[in-house]
Amino acid sequence: MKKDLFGICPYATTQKILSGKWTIYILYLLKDEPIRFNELLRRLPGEMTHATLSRQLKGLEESGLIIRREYEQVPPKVEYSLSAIGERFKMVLDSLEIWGFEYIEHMKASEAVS
Amino acid sequence: MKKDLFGICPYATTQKILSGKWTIYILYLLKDEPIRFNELLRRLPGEMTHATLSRQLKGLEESGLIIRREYEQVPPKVEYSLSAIGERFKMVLDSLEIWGFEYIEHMKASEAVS
DNA sequence: CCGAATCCAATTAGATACTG
DNA sequence: CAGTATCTAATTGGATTCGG
Repeated sequence: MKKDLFGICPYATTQKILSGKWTIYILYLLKDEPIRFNELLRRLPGEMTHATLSRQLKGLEESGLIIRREYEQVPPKVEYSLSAIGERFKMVLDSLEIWGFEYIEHMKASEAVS
Repeated sequence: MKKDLFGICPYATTQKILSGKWTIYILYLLKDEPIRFNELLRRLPGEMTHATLSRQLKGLEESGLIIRREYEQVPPKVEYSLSAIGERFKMVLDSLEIWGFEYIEHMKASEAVS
């Protein structure tokens, strides 16, 4: 197993990285500023729990897209931010956003017909 | 349930559409030309079966990104191609490809250090 | 050739309780 | 505040078989 295209094909590699259910949304939230754990949780749709968020953040960190910075404080403070390669991912986010809006408009238009 | 952001937020919407394991790769393959079912299967990594491909294609078709065209022949011939909104998705694929290559290089460089 | 149906295995998310 | 651990439920993929 794992005679994978990961690390070879850019499409397969990216698909793998984005495989979580909230990954794109998380990256979008971190686009402009570092955000703390609980603040991320608040900004995400209400459905997800902190256990899920924790896992996804860990995955993105292992993929190298985000950086976890822990402040030595009581109470604890942890900030997540984009890494260098994560910053570069913004170009994908931008085109994704443009297309996403187009898609939504397109779908509404189709529904209106039916 | 399903007080979803699908159809509202471009990121959540796109994440949902791309949720399959091979979706991005399939869209990439269809980027330039219509391709028949078995030809798609051949071009995809050997791991996947035709049942899986069939499901993913159906999903992408239901999402409106691709079009299934069936020729009235014996033996059957079915071609898949990008729809109008699927064509527009190429801009995402392009940035994804660029970033994917950067990411792969970046990872190799990191490994080399360790 | 294309694909639906079924079954099973693997993965992932959600809920909850617990910790420093 | 920011997690981990554990369990369960849901989703998805892979393998196989069957059908027009």
